[in-house]
Amino acid sequence: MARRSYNQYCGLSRSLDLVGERWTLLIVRELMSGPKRYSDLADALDGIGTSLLAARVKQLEQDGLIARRQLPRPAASQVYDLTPAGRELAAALVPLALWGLRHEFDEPRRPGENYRAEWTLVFLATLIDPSATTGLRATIQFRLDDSPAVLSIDDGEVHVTPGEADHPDIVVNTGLRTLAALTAAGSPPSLTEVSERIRIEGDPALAQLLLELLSRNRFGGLLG
Amino acid sequence: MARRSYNQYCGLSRSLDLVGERWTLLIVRELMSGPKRYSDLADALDGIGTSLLAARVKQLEQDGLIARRQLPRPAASQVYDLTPAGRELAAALVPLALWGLRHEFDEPRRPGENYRAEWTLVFLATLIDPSATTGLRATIQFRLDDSPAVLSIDDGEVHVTPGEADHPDIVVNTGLRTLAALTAAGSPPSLTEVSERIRIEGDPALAQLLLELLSRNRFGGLLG
DNA sequence: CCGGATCCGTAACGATACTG
DNA sequence: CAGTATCGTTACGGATCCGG
Repeated sequence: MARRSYNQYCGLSRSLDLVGERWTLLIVRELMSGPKRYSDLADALDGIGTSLLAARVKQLEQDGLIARRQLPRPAASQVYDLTPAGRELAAALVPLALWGLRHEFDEPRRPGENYRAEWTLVFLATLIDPSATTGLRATIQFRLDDSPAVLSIDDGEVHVTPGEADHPDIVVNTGLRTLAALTAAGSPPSLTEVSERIRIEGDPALAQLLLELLSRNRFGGLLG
Repeated sequence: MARRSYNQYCGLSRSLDLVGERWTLLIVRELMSGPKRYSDLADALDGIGTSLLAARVKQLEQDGLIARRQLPRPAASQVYDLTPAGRELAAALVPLALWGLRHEFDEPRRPGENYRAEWTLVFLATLIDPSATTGLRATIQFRLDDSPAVLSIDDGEVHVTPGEADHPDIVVNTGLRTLAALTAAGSPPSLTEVSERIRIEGDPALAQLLLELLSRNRFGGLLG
């Protein structure tokens, strides 16, 4: 059975031939916060049929965008992870995700709508200029609208993981809309300016640095 | 009939709820090279059903991403055009299009595959730093793998249109892969270096400037 | 000719049940 | 846990037709 294609010699068309089908890009997004098991994916992607998920990961693996890895014992389990090509794709999704974020500013979270902090945090984290974090090592616990995720900064490497950190340096408690607005701010606000909308527990110096990393980001004003 | 939604409070999911269905983003791409009539779209998007195209443009219009405009008389016709929100979306597609471009480098154009120069040129044109073109006014006729499109630079404004220009300042004859590689080059090559792969007729100074605009672009090495 | 609408066969998707 | 099998529903593709 041949794969459906737009049959156009065009970068966008070819991208969509590969990853334009339903759910595919959300699987990629899911793997941006670290390797995941099949059931992790099924759990996060509410509404996807298990059969369709299996077909998607198989296709993504064949296309070299994700890889299936066996976890070291005694985990006795396997995980899916992004390949370098998959990470490049993930980076290319950032502007599209931010565009969606800007356009949903006006309307709050809908009742019954699924939500995980890492879904947004993985994209906001890519805005941090890695070269601005050399020598820095910090574990930042976020709680966005009550959903927990961790931003880890380790000397130029920035990662996001779901859930709770063991010993976070600071804890940031805020809402998604506030956080997103921060990345578009341009100049970093002071802690007191945002104290009403962002509650931060822990080292104030690190907190202020975080505000600067997010607001004076790599893209400057390049994105809408 | 309710619209299908991923039901996730996430920028990427919301984007895909809006424009993730088949053909939708290609309609947006098509309008990046100027307003188009319904039949222009149907002609460019080979394989789309006329019924589906009508449904897509209607939905895009309802979502405020495109607008239907009546052409001044005696055209007696209507065109679709991007709204400001639609243009922001188009800008957000650039990295995805470039990602596809990079990953199709290895394989040439497939036999029977549709191709239009403006499909690629609209994305490459966004790489040009507008502030680097202040005071510049130039009409550049491209012929990429024999398909014609025009790049117009007018004092900070950069536009791409399909087809032939009336009085181009220079004519650039090259292939898509060469042109794409140029944007990833970093430092601009000299005219003699690329003379084998890019044939340029007209003012050499303008030609050299064009090479510089495309290679030292806005994103630097930010994109893979 | 342009700008669609209608109809119908096929492919993709969603939900549930089932299995190694 | 990591999928496969089945089946009803929705979306898409191609053709034809229709009003301005």
